[in-house]
Amino acid sequence: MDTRLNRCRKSCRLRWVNYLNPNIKREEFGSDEVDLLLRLHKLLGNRWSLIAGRLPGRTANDVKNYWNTNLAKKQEPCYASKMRKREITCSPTAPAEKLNVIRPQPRSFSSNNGCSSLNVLSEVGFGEVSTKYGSIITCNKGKEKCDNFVNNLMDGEIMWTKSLLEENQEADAVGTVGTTSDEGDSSSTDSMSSTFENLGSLFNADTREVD
DNA sequence: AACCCCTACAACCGCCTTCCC
DNA sequence: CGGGAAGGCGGTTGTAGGGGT
Repeated sequence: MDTRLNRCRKSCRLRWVNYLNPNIKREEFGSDEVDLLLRLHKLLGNRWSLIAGRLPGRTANDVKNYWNTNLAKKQEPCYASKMRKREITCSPTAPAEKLNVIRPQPRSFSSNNGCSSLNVLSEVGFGEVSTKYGSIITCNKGKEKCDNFVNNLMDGEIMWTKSLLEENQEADAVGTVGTTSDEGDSSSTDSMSSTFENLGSLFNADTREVD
């Protein structure tokens, strides 16, 4: 038997990230996880890595697979039969592409910005957000504010999630979330800013009271 | 037992971004 | 600044396994 496996770096990384990593949860999605997944998907669209980032122990692939095999059918009941007939070739997540998906411009950050907030964010689980959404996050913290800033991060994360859920509950009632144009990119700025108000408040955590 | 259908999920693919020289 | 390498992501496919007939 030839034991030489033709694995490239990417394959190895993927294997680790999606399967071998001991931090990965193996149990089924709990109802709270499903609920959060639904809301996050409503808000973020098919941003599986971001969604996974809010679900401890879950990988983007896990989330994506779970969505495709479980939740997508609930979102679009006729999906299963369509897929069987190959009437649709796209992912069941296709409807989400109609969402006003937030597509912030990539932005790299220098490490000498006084407060290495993005590194801090990465450490507390905001890695994706910190690297991808830095463009809409203004960190004007001086070094003297960093300690306070870091101290408030965990509270901020809780508040962010809470705000997210509340915001979506309101959106559910109004029914406005998820309706938008195909070429949403060009008009994403407004929604981006509103969507990330919560993140903004997180970053301003050192300047306001924490409820 | 054999076959078919369906489901779940690991893996692959292609594209884009970031990093480094 | 340009180009190649590497990393990361979402979409899609392949396939093992379970259930039904």
